[in-house]
Amino acid sequence: MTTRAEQRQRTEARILTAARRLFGEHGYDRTTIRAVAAAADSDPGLVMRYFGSKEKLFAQAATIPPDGPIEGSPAQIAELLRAGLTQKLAEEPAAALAALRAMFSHPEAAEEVRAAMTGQQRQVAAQLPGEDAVLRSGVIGALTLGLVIGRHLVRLDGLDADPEEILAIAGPLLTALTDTATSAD
Amino acid sequence: MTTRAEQRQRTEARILTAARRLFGEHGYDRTTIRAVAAAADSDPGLVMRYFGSKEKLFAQAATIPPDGPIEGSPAQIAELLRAGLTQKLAEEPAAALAALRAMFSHPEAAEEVRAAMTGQQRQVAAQLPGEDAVLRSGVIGALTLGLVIGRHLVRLDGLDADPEEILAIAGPLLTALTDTATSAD
DNA sequence: GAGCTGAGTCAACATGCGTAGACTGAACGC
DNA sequence: GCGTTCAGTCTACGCATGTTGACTCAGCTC
Repeated sequence: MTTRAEQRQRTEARILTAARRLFGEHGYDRTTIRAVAAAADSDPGLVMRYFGSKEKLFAQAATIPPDGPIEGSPAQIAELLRAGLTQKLAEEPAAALAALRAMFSHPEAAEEVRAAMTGQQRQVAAQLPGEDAVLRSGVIGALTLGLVIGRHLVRLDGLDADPEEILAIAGPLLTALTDTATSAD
Repeated sequence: MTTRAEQRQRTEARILTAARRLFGEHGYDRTTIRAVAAAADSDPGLVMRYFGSKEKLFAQAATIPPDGPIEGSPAQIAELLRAGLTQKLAEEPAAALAALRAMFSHPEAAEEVRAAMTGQQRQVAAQLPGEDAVLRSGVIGALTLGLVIGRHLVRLDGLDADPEEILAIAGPLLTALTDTATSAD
């Protein structure tokens, strides 16, 4: 016996999970409401009734959970960045992957990702010394983006290694980027 | 007075240029044959007659010109990588951007990019010393990918700087990645 | 100059999509 | 128990898309 509320919650969750997976695998345009409904053992009409529109379904499925605050000395910041990167490499954050894959063809998704990234970058840039802090935080963002995309989306050669192995190579780069050891300031 | 061959070549080129731009701006699915034809001051039917299908048009528009061979000592390799990166940051390689943007929703485009990237990575990995050469070349690829995407496609904070400024930060990272100074080998 | 070829235009097609609305039956409140 | 609500299903609409084929007319071959 299942109450109506339970049932509702269950199928809504099933739809959301299916949506995240399909958006993450095929992007926004190639993911159809019909396909999501089928994958969730449900019905297109129901998806519409629960989420309003494909756009709103995507917005709910691809909302990127914010990382914790990043603050402290450059060394501490580097450590936090390494921890965040390890996590992003180890798991497959379905919502983030959906947003990432969609961002290149779907402006709304691009905004979601840009907001999530620049939020972090600004925090980092504000606490790094040196005139080129913004540029440095940009390169940090690019490196992170490249690694996550390269591992989860493009599956670049060599990036299928254990996260710790990748961090053994990429970690020192983050340290180098947070340390002020380059040009005059 | 224009000969038929000239005319043909001219509109074909116009279509290809428009296609590259639109594919690069909006991705594969959101670029319509009709839009390409309109941008090229031409006609959808003509586009079909000249290129056969949207798929073939894309294949011609998004073929990535190969970089030169990469070989030499680690230091020389780093130098070649820096030169390649500078170029990729300075210009906006329309064909490559089209392939890059499309690759996240279009498997054929993904193959094109992966082929172009792993080709280079293999060259690099084969000439770097150390057991983790493949992983290192993967991180090099990720960094390059992240910077190009971050600058041209996502427009990350800070990456709108002059290419030389970016290379002042990212160049040393490439050197670090080609030098064997990490774990035992 | 006659006949042919191919560049360019236009209208139509089949398909797949997001979405809307009617319908059914079981859980719910009283 | 009875009327209401709401999860779930099915059908259909309107639209945009890739693609096709017929048509026109200027350049080409002989």
